[in-house]
Amino acid sequence: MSTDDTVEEAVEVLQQLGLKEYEAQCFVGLSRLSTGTAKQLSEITDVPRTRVYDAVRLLEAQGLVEVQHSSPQQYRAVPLDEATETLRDQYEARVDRLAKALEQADQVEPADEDSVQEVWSMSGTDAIANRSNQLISDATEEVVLVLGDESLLTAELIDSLNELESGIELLIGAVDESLEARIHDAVPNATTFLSGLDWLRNEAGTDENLAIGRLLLVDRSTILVSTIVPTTREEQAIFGGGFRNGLIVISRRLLAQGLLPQRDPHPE
Amino acid sequence: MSTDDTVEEAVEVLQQLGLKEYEAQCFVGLSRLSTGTAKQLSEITDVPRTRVYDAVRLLEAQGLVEVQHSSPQQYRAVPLDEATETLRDQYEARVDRLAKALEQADQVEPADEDSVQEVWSMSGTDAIANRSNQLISDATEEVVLVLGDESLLTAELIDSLNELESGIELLIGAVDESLEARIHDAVPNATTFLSGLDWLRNEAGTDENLAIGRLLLVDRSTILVSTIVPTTREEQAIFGGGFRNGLIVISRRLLAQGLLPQRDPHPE
DNA sequence: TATTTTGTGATTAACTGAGTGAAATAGATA
DNA sequence: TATCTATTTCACTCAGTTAATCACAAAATA
Repeated sequence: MSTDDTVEEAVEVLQQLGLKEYEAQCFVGLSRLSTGTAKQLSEITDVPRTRVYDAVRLLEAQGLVEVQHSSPQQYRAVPLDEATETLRDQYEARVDRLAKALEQADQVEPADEDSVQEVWSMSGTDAIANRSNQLISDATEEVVLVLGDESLLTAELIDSLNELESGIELLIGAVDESLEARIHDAVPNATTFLSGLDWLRNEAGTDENLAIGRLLLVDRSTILVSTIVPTTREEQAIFGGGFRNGLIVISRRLLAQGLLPQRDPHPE
Repeated sequence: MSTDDTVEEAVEVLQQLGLKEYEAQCFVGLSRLSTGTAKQLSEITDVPRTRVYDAVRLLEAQGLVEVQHSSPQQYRAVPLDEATETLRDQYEARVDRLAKALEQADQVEPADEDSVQEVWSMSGTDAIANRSNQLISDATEEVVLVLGDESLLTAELIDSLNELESGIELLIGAVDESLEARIHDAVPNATTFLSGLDWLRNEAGTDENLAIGRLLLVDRSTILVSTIVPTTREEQAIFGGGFRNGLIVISRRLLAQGLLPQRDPHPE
């Protein structure tokens, strides 16, 4: 990867973290310079010289650069670890404020707990992972999990699985041997198995650009299925809650199709 | 505090975290609703109904809401702890990418280590605190610290101070007795003292809207002085590095003015 | 003093997001 | 089935923000 690419990436990420383009470019420029003037900065970035001053001023206000008020002014980026620490502090403070505010905001409605058969969807690997872990932690009887991609076996997931009480049945499948082996090592309490997910592929039918991500069944009353768009790595999930016996149909079907290993069915 | 206020604050913080106004309002609205439709949402927020759809779609893509694709569509906010966890994951991933990219980006200049007498400035309590802690950790001989505000005595600062080797002289002053007592308890190795900062106030002279924040001297070669604008709580610091003997002048002056307690001066 | 460099401010252009209404779609009602 | 209503999508305007350029003042250098 060329320097230009990494610079470009750094600028992009900084913008995602809330900086303006000029600010991001100046910060990256200064990170490559031990110390620099507005002129030098404008030469190695494509920020017009006359705008460097404003950008740096804003960066200084955010605690990301230091300024030497001489003539010409000298600028210097705060060391990377200090910068990330500062950004982290800022972030933590915000999430904190958010949590406090949302907790205080009154519920506007008592919520009608109809909880009939519902299917919800959500996106984003992080969010789906968090939800999966939550569902697993809430399990009281049985967890059935199939992973379609190595990257989904995170430390948090392993923790959630290992923290389950030993009375809870734990069945974990994988798409290939190496992943199955890793799961077997990481989660000793689990019964692991190998499952080609051909059935799901066929079921999905038309669209070949979809890879199965995870499949999760908790206590026979909740199901989560996610797919991954291979090109973008974007993960999307559908999530069923509040099932009473509708899910049974699905899980039976899975069993019938040989996706899950045969075992004694629980009585309803 | 009224519900409206907390809602407003939540919306504001969410925007700082990168959401658009409509997205922020919809998320807060959904957090107050167990579940809701576009219509309900538009009623309790001031997002036009026709734009709720876009906003929710974007929120779904960020993993912050779930969607039930029925008619009418039902929306539901992800639980608060899951949401903050997801936001945190996002943030960590970004900082990670940033660090990797910046480390790879080539240095453009060898850096001329002239290190003459230089005075730099920086802003923001977080950034200044991080820098102070860093400077303290780097000390090899002596740390002199004066705190002008209770809020500056953070856990991180205490850690930095206590992690110093015992051979390093550690002198800490405070503006009032209660703060001095707290420091004395928190940092047993330190010699604490009380110092009215009248000298500095007088020196600052004209501007009465400035409160002294901290004053830090490390190894007689580095100095950091910060002030706090009482109205905005904004902290600004000037920071001198690379002093050889210029600093001696300053520290002598401080000693002469009685700011610091008298003690045996080190030989140069 | 003349000339270049440095810094500030004003101005314009491009873009993004908020706000509004029309059109298409789906559901319900007669 | 036809009609009407509610839901959803789409296209557009307006305003505020940010990027980009220019003109000019101040400072440093020769």
